[in-house]
Amino acid sequence: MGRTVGGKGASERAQVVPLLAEAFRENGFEGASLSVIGQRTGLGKGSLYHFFPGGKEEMGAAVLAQIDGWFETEVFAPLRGPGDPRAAIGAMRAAVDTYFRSGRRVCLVGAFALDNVRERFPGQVRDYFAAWRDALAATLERGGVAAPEARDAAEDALIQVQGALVLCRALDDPEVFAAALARMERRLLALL
Amino acid sequence: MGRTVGGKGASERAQVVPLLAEAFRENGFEGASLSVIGQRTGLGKGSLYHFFPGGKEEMGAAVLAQIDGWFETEVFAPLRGPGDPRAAIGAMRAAVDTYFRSGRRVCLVGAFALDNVRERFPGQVRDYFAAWRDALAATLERGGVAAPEARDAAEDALIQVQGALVLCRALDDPEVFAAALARMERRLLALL
DNA sequence: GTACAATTGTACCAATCGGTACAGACGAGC
DNA sequence: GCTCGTCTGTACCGATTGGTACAATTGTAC
Repeated sequence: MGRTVGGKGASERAQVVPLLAEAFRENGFEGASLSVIGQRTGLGKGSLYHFFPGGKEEMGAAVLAQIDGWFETEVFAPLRGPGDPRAAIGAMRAAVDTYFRSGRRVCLVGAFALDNVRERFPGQVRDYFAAWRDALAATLERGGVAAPEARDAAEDALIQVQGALVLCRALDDPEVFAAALARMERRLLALL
Repeated sequence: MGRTVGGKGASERAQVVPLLAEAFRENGFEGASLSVIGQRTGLGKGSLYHFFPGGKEEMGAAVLAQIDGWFETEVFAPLRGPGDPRAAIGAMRAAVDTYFRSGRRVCLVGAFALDNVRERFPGQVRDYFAAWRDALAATLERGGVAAPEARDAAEDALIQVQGALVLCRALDDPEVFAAALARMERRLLALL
């Protein structure tokens, strides 16, 4: 066991998860059948069920966990961390823009929230947004904003991101996402 | 033909569409199988395919058309119409709050936009949001706002609604939707 | 090179998918 | 009361679904 380097064994669980995420993003949870997952990941059912004995359910949970992990280290932690609030907000905006590929990529957690898939991963969906909101609120408080206002503004920022992703896709206009991110940053900075 | 009143014939196409909408809302397009549609509408496959020979595709299109029709008469037209802009915006906020049941109901068009189902109804999804945005922008222009700013503010308002629906469901907190609607109205009125 | 565990392809399963066919029940108009 | 078009339940279709079982392959440690 341990790290199997090179050869076919190169496909470790951790390397498969991002491919799974993309499959879910592009087809939804229900729409991502095992056959499309197989194509997208290049793995057969044998390997898939070897890495994820729990089937699609476990795949979905693993994807959500990976997304949450990425945001935790790349977005949430810097927000909480002891840096300049204004810089932290700028960094968040940049990270979000990169992650969502300027609106061309969908937020899987948001999509799960709208779908009834939410009921399968209630905790993970809720925690993702709650953690983001609280981290951003902490940044604002660090910048001198009162707690209730900070919380409200943080919620507003998340709404801006999620709504922009919806509208951006619906109108098929990347400009919408860029404008929304700019608006979000401007409003947050205006509080500091 | 014509209106068949009473009896089993009471189930006209128009009466079925809202039930279909609810089935799609609660399960997504792919998740709403013919069996759950049958349960939700109380109609068997025979009736379903009698009213919608095109199958699920036609059902989806009919639902989107009905939603668009409702918003056209209840929201878009009043926004365009010759009334007081401030009153029109207040009416829009009230209509939206009612329609989405204070956030407990999902926007099907938004859900379709995130899902890949969007590719099946590209025009209808796009037109719904474009019509809303343009109608709201017209209201603002009527109130003296310059065209580019009006368009931006209108987009911001739609983003607020869609984002709030996502976050409201994810956090399972109706308060989020109410706060977002209030914020939206306040920002729009501040421009007039 | 042999042994052993990690990995993988394939065959198979019952259940369900969306869709079709069609016979019969039903109502309204005469 | 007969007829005709509307409406509906049921049986059935091939395809695909998520999932299981298992034998074969693979890479590696010894």
